[in-house]
Amino acid sequence: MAEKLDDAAAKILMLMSHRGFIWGPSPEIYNPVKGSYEFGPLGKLMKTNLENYMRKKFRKYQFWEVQCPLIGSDMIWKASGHAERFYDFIIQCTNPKCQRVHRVDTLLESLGYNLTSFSADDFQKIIKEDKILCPDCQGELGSVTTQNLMVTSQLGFPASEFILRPETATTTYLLFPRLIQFFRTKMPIFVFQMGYAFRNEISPRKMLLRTREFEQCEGQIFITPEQEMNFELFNQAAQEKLPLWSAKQQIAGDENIKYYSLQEALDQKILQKPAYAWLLFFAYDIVKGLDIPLENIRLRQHKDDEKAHYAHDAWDLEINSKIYGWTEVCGIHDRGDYDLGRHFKYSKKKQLKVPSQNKGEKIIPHILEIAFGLGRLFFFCLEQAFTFEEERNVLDLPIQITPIPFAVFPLMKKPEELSKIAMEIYKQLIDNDLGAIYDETGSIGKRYRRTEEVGVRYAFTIDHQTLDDDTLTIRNIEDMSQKRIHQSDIIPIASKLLRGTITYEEIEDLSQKD
RNA sequence: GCGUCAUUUGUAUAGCGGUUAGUAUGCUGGCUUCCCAAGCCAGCGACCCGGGUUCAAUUCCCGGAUGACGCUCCA
Repeated sequence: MAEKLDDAAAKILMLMSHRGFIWGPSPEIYNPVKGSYEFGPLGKLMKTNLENYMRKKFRKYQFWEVQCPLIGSDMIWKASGHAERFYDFIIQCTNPKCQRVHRVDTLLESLGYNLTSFSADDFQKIIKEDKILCPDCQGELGSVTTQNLMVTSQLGFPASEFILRPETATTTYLLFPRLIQFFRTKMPIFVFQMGYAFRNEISPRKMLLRTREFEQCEGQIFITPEQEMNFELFNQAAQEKLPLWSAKQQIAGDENIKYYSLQEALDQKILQKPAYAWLLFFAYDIVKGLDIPLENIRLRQHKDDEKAHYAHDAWDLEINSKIYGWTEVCGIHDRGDYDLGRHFKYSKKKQLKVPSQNKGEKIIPHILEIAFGLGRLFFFCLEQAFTFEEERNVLDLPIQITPIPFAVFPLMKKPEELSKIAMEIYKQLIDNDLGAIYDETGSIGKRYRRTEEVGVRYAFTIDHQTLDDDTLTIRNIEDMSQKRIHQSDIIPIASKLLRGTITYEEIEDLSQKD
């Protein structure tokens, strides 16, 4: 990771805010809340496009979308295990010059204590009786308190405490009794949810990469153990290759990332389950489709000590950020029967079980999860797309997610007819759900420069010839080349370009004809 | 929370105990039948906040806020 931001990184961050993608921390005119950001006009357009891209990917494999409440009772989070996991015992050094905060469990463990489920009082006793001092300054330690890593709120009269969800996944699991009915008791079940989650991060930083409120896009597969080993989608993708960096390699210090087909990964026991292997492919496929350079994508397996409380196997899809280095953008987790098992134990609802292969026996379904941070994904798409050429800054985003794919310009303000025609074309594009801007300010060259910096892929320019023969130019962001097309072809051409059913190269250039 | 460094217009910067606070870029309007940040004319826009020292503070001192990076922390 870079110690100081280099010029390109600083420029990218400047353009992100200057051009209206990301603002904050918010609110800028009062004392901002750390780790909270606004999406400006272009950022919001792009995020909406990115969300729709994700929807399309999930729908393609017949995942169904649901939406659950952000606020929930503490019961949910006790059952899920987050209450245990998200409360840390902390202690602060009383030396006014030090005042460092320590996590009690890691502090004691580092001193050789073997800990199993201690309470705050137990910890306090140990610290007092064994005269444990601050490891940094040998100062006296204060009293043990808890640090809640979940965000809470008050509801009702009189008010009682509720929790803002720290992940969307658990709220999806609570739907299982309903989902199993909706899917007519047929497993596996594919669902996903996009929405906000909240965490009381100790130190929010790095723009959208570590925030206290953030959006997730999480897909869940409810599945039986047999189906995990015999998974239809796997067969279609068995030869697809993935850049895998196993835990074993990491421990051995081997940083050489190799590509394995899904089949090879199973054969070599890097992965255990076809269904889980397919999910890794799915995550990779989604990111690849966003034009992230392949050398900047890898799948990294969690080592045993990194795994979450629920995970049997866990891999992160990481992207090599131009600004912040390798960072997780998606976690793929084999959660086994942990979640529904816990909810069965706490709620005692029989509907959380399904019939097994063996007659008369019921089992807890397993869950495979793919969890994207939408803000992170957004950030990576944006930063990876900035390219600085000698003469121009280009935001080279894929047309599906770029905030504004098309622009319409009159070559100049006079004669007025040029503006009139251009404005009409602009309105037609909007009417046809084709994102566009209209601009007549400044010279034509300046408008091209300004728009390619925010990812406008194609510009339609109305010139004097338009008045004679109803043709106009279409300009390509990539090489700045232009072709003449007929005015009546704009909508069909723009639609096809947006859907990717034609390329710019395939457009017929009328100026070549005579 | 702690430490280091920083804060002058939208952006990037210059500068000074008394300045009409400079420059570049940007933006606005106008001119130029003008296709790649052209030119010309006119205009817009800033010293983070509070206190102190001083005849006088954007400049010096103290405090605060905020930011970047590091530590801590981190499904």
